[in-house]
Amino acid sequence: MDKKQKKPVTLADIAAIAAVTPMTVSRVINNSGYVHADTRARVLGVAREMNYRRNGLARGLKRQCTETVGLVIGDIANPFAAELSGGVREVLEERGYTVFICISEHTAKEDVQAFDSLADHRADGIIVATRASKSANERLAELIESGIPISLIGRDFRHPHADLVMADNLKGGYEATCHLIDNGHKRIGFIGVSLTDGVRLRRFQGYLEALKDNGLPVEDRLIVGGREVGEQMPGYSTEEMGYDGMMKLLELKSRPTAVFARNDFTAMGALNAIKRAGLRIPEDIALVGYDDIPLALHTSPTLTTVRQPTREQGRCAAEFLLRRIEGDHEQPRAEKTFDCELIVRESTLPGAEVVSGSNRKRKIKTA
Amino acid sequence: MDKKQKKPVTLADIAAIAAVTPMTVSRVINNSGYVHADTRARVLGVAREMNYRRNGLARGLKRQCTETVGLVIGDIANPFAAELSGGVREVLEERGYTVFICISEHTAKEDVQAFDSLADHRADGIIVATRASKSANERLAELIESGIPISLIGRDFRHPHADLVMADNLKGGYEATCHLIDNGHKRIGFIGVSLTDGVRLRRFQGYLEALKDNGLPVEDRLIVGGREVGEQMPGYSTEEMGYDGMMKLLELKSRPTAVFARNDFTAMGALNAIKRAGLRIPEDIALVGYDDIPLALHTSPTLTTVRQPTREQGRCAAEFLLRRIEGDHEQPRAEKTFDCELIVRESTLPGAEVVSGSNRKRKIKTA
DNA sequence: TCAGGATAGGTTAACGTTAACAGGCGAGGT
DNA sequence: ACCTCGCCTGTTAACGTTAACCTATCCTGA
Repeated sequence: MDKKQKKPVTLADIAAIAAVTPMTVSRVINNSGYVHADTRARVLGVAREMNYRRNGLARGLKRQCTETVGLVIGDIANPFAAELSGGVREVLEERGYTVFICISEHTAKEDVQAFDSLADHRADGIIVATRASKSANERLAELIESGIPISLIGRDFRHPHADLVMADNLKGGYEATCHLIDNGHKRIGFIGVSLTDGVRLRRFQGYLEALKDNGLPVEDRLIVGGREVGEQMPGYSTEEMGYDGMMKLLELKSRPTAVFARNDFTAMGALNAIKRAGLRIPEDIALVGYDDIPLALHTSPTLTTVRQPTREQGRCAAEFLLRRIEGDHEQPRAEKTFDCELIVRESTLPGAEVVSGSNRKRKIKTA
Repeated sequence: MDKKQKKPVTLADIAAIAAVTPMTVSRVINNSGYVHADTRARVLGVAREMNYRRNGLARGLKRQCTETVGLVIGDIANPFAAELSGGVREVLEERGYTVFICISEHTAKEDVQAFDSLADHRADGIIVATRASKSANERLAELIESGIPISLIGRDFRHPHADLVMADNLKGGYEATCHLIDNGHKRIGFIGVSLTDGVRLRRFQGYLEALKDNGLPVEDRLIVGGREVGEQMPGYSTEEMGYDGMMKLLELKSRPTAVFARNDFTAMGALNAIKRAGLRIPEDIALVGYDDIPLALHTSPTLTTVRQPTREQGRCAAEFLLRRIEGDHEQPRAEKTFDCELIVRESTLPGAEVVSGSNRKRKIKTA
């Protein structure tokens, strides 16, 4: 009687014991159709006793939907990913969907793998928040073509039948850089990208444009930390890139008076390199980060940074996806760009906003 | 002809066009059995042209396995979660399994939801790395009872048929505290737990034991940051707890000379509170964190902390799970405890290890 | 009295895939 | 000539669930 692998309980098993047909059990489990109260109670009792769990495979197969959505992110271990997935989950779980997360640490191969897994397992839709790449984009296009609802977050890829949500990082980078220029800086470094592969990083483009619009030259030596250091590295360790990059900038005979880091972790690394060199922030070197991670408020000095409404982007992408799942899968693209916000703190302006630990709004209110 | 939702291509569709039976197509797709080279090529051609994706639901239903494993974590946005999932994925993806991650932000309800989703979708096994709770443990027991392979990481729950992997955080906490005591500290604070609910946090127990073994009293006022502040908060924001907790300790008439924080984020918050108060680390207050996140190396001063082999725990849990999936689902429990390592840096010992950005080993070598 | 609706439950046939079995055909051995 | 074995393909019947349809009561109101 004791087989090695015990078989899961099925509707038929319950039906046999409760002396009804599987269909009736199904009706009880799903609370649909008419079932007599007595019958319902009896069936429910048996189901509970036998520890029944419905079979999502069979269910999905028959109903042609799984009530499941996939979220593809790189770089977990990053407040950004956490906020994003939080927003996505908020919206979807309220509507009865389960969110499964697939991680692709920023390689195109893993991206494609993640898409395929989700498509194969018939997720009702996919939200993609990884960086674009040629091969992954092609596969994405195939999936869209074959009718799977897809919603993109901050991904540089457009398709007539995939929704798109992003933050205006170009403007964010532009404003951060302008802020430094406004404070009198003329030699501003950038950490976290190389000139050649930086064309895709919008915040870097914003940096370049701000320099140009203000008649400042772009100096190659002031741009450090490109691919060789870690285009592929997990995000939470980009602070190493910031530390190393800053060290390089400090070794220049004429070093920059201000630095813009690609994200707050990178900025944090730079910050510590500056302090270790015995220099003051912002008097000797001003510093701007990007993302406004919680920690940015608790460094000393506190970090000037650019905040993007991450949670809202997640919510929005989820809402777009829902509309597509529950409506026409091939409806025209919805697109929304969120504005970023420059948060000025002590690392660029002595005596700027200093906020103690807990009086900081954490959740963006529901729309 | 253009329906609103296009139907996915099936084996039968391909079979019709390639003039074979679905079974033959199945053989081609799965590379199993005998198929003539010409037939294979023809079928493959049609499949590619029609953009076929196999239906994992039907496949799983028929084969009684999905080649899918669920990983339940709280607290994404934490290097710990990232390393853990990295280890898990390394092992499982190499063996052809897809890892789906479910997030449960440390509430029992979400835990149970995650378990249910994964069980319903017939994941072949589940790895659980969230904190234990009564209701979640009960559901877990039910799932184990019904034959789903389960592997636990750092979860205070034992079951004869579920594997268990953990780090010896009791010893870690003990050693961290002893390190402070060895350096002459007699009044040592703890941030991140309240006396009442702290009984489950092993590293806190280690702290208590170390005090006791060294004849030092436990002072309630030195233990701050319990449930009221944020037992439920996302981990990446526990630095707020550190900041607020430290502020509380600083307000005491006789403040501690050393502080042990429940994790590095908390320590980071504490560190900034101390600096903002104009005190020196470690001269005025020594500080120890826990987890050795990458950032711990780049604060000033660098942070003394306890490192647990996170990636290896993930790998180990995955290996245990595989053994269970591919063997007897009800084999006896495997259990492994990993040792932690105290990393002494400047925050407790002036002039201790200072390491520059990149010469630090990142990946633990494959066994 | 009887049409018509609400209630209760059974029957059938899929959803897409594949394990198991059943040929058929040709080559090689005896 | 016969048997065997390797190759190639087809047939059948599930896997567990549910949509769609059907039957049989019972009640209500005209």
